[in-house]
Amino acid sequence: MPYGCAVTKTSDARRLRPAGLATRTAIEDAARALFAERGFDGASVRAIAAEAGVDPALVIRHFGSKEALFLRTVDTSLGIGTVLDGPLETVGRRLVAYFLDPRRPVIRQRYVALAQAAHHDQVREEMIRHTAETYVAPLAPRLPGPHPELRVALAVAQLGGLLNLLFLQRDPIVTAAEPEVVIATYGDAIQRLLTPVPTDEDA
Amino acid sequence: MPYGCAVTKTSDARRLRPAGLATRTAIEDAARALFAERGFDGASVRAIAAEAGVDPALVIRHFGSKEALFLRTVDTSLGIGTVLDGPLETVGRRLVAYFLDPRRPVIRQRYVALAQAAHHDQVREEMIRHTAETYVAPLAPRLPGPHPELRVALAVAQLGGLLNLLFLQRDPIVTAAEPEVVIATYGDAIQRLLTPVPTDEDA
DNA sequence: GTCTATACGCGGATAGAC
DNA sequence: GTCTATCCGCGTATAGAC
Repeated sequence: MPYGCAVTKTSDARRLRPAGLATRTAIEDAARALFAERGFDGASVRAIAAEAGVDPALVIRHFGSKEALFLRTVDTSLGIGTVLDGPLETVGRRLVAYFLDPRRPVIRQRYVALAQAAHHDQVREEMIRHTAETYVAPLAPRLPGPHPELRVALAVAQLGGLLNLLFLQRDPIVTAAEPEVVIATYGDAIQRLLTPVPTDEDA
Repeated sequence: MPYGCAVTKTSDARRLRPAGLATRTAIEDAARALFAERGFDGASVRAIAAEAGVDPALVIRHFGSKEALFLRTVDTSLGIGTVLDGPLETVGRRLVAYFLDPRRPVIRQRYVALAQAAHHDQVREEMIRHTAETYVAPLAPRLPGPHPELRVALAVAQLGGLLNLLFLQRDPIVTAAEPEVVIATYGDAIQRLLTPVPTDEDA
């Protein structure tokens, strides 16, 4: 909690009552932590309020709804960063490698929280918007061949399928596999959507 | 999975009070209908009980939990049938075509219900088991190359990614696309996981 | 304006009387 | 076996104290 109001151990900040606008940031910090830790369904409004040291009604009063609080606190982007900037021919493997990197546990947490909240309309629309903005817009103009937007959207869908199996379903076969094999195999399948193999028998 | 108990169509069974063991089947029929219609979260135990014409407490008393009722009534298989039996070289496109077939709206309903219930451990394990039994077991022995089980599991993940984007996220780009294009493009990407080199070595 | 207290209507699940 | 009554937790709303 970097936004402490001149208090020593911020972890025990739930005891004192922060005044003024500091409660907003206290709620936001607690929401960020609990959404990441327990997911959307697992983090109740009451638990967030308790962690922030405020009344549960304040959470709704300040943010309108749990869904709005989620959208305001949790970064819907998964921090893809500069992965798409490199050469187009290897972007498939780089994408998979990015999400499989064990030094990025936040990605796993965010994905689980997002997937759990996806049945709320505003969150769903935000994910669609994010896909269009982060992946389709920068990548589609660089793609050769027909239907570039569709193919980027399908590549994102394919990427989501892997995250789903790994982080939500936790399939033992894929979980136990060596990451390099998954990166090469699955990355090349994604690559096929973006830069189809230059054989001439595609119709 | 739907083991019929020699009962006719009990759609109007909500009016009369079934006695004895008939209540079980009434609850099961109502659960099947409502889970398909509204999904796991949308179909409450109280609504299922009302549809079946019984007390809500009976539902839990007979089946133990909502999750157990779901597992007993909803067919966790998506009815893949004989799609995997054909030639290995085109199974990718056939899989996508099967799930995109507009004459199969039940598939869409079942997938939505399953995905919504996937955060329950027993449902999650059932999905893992189903993947292993329905896809990995029959397909992996037929695959050339290394890591056949992993590659089938990844293909299932990829398929799930498409269903997710289509049925849950309802991405406008993919939804608006022509089905034949999606079948060919995405099917070939799946195919790459199963038979890696498309032109060179034929089985 | 900010916060507290209380409460409504939902959800799944349980105990115990008929 | 069936139902009545109830419990606890959820998201949310509101009246009113500071």
